[in-house]
Amino acid sequence: MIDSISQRSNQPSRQSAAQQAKYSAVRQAELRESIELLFLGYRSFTARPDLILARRGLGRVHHRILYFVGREPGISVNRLLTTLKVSKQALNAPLRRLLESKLVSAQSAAHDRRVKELRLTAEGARLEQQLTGTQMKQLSEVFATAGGEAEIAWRELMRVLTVLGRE
Amino acid sequence: MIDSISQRSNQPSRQSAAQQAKYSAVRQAELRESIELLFLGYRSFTARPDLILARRGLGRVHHRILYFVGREPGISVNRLLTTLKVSKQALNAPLRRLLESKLVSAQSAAHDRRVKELRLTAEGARLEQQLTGTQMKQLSEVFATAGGEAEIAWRELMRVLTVLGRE
DNA sequence: TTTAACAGGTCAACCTGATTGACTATTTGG
DNA sequence: CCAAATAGTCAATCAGGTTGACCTGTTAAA
Repeated sequence: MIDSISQRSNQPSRQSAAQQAKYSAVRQAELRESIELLFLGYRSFTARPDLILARRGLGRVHHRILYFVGREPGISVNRLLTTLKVSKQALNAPLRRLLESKLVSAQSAAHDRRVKELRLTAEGARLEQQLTGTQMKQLSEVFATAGGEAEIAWRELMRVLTVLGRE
Repeated sequence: MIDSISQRSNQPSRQSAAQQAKYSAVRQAELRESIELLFLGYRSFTARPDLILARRGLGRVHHRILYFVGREPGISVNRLLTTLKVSKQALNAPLRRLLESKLVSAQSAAHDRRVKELRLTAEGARLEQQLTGTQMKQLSEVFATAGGEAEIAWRELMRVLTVLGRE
């Protein structure tokens, strides 16, 4: 399934010429496989939580909210917005739903009553743990298979990836 | 920015009890960071192609089609469908658009005239190279920073991840 | 040779999640 | 007092996905 790059490289590929010379055929194959692995890996990684969420009629947005509120209890709406990189209108409906269904609580901050501090309720923490739990399980299985050194290297590389992305 | 797991673990967290004992606090922090890295890494990784696509009024679907047609020239519609895991109705419009704008060509197969063989045109290959090029560049920078061994380990681990996902 | 199954295409209705724009209320700090 | 900040909300719009129903060809099997 993962091959056939060679079939492409013996086509003309007469485009940017700059790009052409940049990587050897072997290197290109490695890089392409990496691209694909990231795509497939991410998809496989989100599949299980998506199933759990779907049973409750929730989507990935709700998951992301639960995750980041869980990670940073007392987070403000604004901070959540910039963390998720979505518009406040996009956040509004799902957040309201989580508040109404008592998965997330809000209380205005003591130092500044304009800002709302968001927290998971016990019920919300339970769901969040369930969702994150399936992902932790999957990852720990992967890490167990790949070995401890690979795990360290993987994490370090992913850190670099996220940093090199936000230029 | 990436911390505060400790704040959560000294809360009661009195949920599934089975899940509770599963990982140590340190292990949980590592696994949570990993989850986050995958989320952030993927987002950072798709950001640049998305910009290029947006300028042409195209979306990620078009990118995925271009990618998989490029990777497997002569791929059938059905095979593309199952690779992308979308309904044929969802594929229809974007694929039609790519055909109309001459980025992808279709010709019925010799052995079975029901099946269409999809290929990139020269123009389509050019765009695909441009999109994939930015991702290859980003990855090769990351790999250069992290080192060759880390790269090998990363790829191996990602392979395991994609396999462990499709149970 | 008829018929069922397969590959593909398309219409319609619908949903989620996202956008921008415009506007409100409340609170804060200079 | 007033400008700025935080939050919330309505409306219009879009992209991308779903299911269901139905169509054309083409192939292969009964």
